[in-house]
Amino acid sequence: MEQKKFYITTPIYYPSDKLHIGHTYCTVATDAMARYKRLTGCDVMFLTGTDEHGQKIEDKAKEAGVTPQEFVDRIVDGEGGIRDLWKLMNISNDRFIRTTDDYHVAAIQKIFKKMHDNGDIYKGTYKGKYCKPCESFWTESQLVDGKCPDCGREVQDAEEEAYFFRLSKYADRIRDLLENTDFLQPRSRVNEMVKNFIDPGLEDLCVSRTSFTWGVPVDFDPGHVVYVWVDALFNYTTALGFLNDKYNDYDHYWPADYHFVGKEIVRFHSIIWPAMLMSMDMPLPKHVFGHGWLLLDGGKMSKSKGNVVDPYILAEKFGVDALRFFLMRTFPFGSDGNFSNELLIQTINTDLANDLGNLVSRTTAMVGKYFGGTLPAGCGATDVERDMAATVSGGEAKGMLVGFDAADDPRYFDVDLVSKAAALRNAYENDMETCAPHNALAEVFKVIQRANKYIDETAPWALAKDMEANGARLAHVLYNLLEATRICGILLSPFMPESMDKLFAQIGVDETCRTWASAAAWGSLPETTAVTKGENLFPRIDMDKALEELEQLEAAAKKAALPAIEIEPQLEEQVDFDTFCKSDFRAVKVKACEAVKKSAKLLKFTLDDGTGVDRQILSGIAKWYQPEELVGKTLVAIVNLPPRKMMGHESCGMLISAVHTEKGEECLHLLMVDDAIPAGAKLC
RNA sequence: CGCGGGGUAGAGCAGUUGGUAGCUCGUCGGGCUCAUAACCCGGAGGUCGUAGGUUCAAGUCCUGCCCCCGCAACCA
Repeated sequence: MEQKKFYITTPIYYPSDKLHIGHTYCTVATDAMARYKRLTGCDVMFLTGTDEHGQKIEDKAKEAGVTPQEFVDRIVDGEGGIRDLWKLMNISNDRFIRTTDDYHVAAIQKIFKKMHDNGDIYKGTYKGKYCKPCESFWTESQLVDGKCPDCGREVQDAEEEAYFFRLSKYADRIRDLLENTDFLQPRSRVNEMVKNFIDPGLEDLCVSRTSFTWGVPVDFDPGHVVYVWVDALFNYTTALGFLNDKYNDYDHYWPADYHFVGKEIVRFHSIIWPAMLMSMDMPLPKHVFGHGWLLLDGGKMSKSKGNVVDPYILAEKFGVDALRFFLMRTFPFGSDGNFSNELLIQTINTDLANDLGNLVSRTTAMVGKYFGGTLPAGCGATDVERDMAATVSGGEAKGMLVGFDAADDPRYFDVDLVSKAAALRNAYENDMETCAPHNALAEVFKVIQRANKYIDETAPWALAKDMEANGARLAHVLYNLLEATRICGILLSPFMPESMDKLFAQIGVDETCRTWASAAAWGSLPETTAVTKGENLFPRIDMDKALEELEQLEAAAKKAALPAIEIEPQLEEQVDFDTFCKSDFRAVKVKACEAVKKSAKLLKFTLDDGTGVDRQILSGIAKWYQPEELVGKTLVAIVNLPPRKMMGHESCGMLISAVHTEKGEECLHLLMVDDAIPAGAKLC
């Protein structure tokens, strides 16, 4: 029988900044799915990578004073970079693509040419708004109050020559794909796409730019670089070897089974991507799944809000597997979820420590205590149990629990546990196949809870009081617990690979009974396997203490991330000499200085400006200076600004200060000059 | 009428194809002592935003209204 293949991808991430918990969420989900598919015996290809071109990277690199390539190299391959993060999170990707890889760049040029040759890419004019100082193009909708979103200045109409892709041509086919197939999941995303983008009419898409250079050059038209769409989306195929020699399993793995993407890029993956594939006459991916966002305090995580969550800190503090588990267990995969440290710790304590960890702990302890770590032969699954488990896991009706009555036959408990454990794999499989890992995990934990309850029901410690009479029964009870734990362990391994290895070692599960098949075969575990009580798999976490420590760590990380000293970038716009000369700067001496009542910021200065008449200036520098320390100082002020009222006082001019930012904190120094300079001396 | 998502116990959330409203935390009481002060059982607490409608039956379908939150060309 031919092995079923499964190709799954994450988005390629944009390395303009460090990745956060949201990226980790997506990648962990993809990893869990990939590991699950491998477990079931599929031939899996799991791809992730980085999308490294574009204006923003170019700008960031310039700001950092390095080349764009150096910039992305550092974020992708550098210490604490993206590859490191995935290594830390135990991501099992088979390949990692960077859009700056030679083979990808060459393939993109071929793809662009091909679409151009078949008439789907044509040359046109890109109309937009242009901000001259920023040298940036903006669309109407990007503008903030009609002005440049970067610098806030006026923009002008402008045109740029560009290539366009005939997206409009494929509108009908895309609509059909979205509405009449299960291509886009979850279903709720279909409406969003159709109503927002297809119904109003698809416009052709700008696919090249001339306003920046950091991209794949259009080889037949110098000056143009391929814009993100073609460059980034085709990574899913070039990484398999499409139009390049680096790899050659395009024919084997394409089309992809799943693209996992965040909901904000669903549009590109469900409309633009299939349209481009149609243009190239290539098969379409089978599914795009748009997962939800992790919200913080009910709002979006964003760098500007400063509320991003650092996966490094969490993984280090609580363990990689605990973090992976939490992400997949807590939030319904298709919708948004509220992230919080409290919830993380609570989930770890409840599910991992109290339920799973404790189950393993008490079971292994009893096998050790009562049987020296090895159960006697003959304690394993009975024929009845095997049959029943086989029936249940075969998907047949569950309720056929043979005639045991809880009241007079303890075997009732066995039957209940066995049937639930045996039925688990099917339920889990259904959930995983419908991309509902949160439900799959909930199913597993129902069985774990059932097992804990089974211990109470069977009371092994009571049985142990008379080993001669109850030894066999006790052994069977403990075997059942090991077996239930083993099955849960197998199904949890895609989510917590390392911890499950440890768990298997403790309950004596070797490679042969860690398989997918054995997860549905009750009684797979050898009866006399060696059980050892090891270290706690998942220690309980002290909530208050951990929260406090986290807060400190996060604060420290935040501070460390800030640049030591930051200065305002210099203006590129020039000022003509005459305009400059109109500014009248003078040396002034402080005769008196006092804080303005009811104002946190303002100081009121009485100044000698050499005219013989006192000048009053208000300045918002109370945060940095005590009024008395400034009396007698010689400062610099511009004196021909129009007077302005502040907090009821008139301010005639402005004192000049030097400002910069240190570790994110604003710093200010008044310009103080030599006291030998007389009041009123002009600065020029 | 721009589009979409949401309003379910004190808090945070689940609720597939309509059929006795669940989970975690908290709270109250009980049990057990194998175990990571963990585990098990039980109680209290919800007219499932609101007003109508379809139905033998609606949190679940339809309509109106009221709140909250995202999105509107590339932050998962």
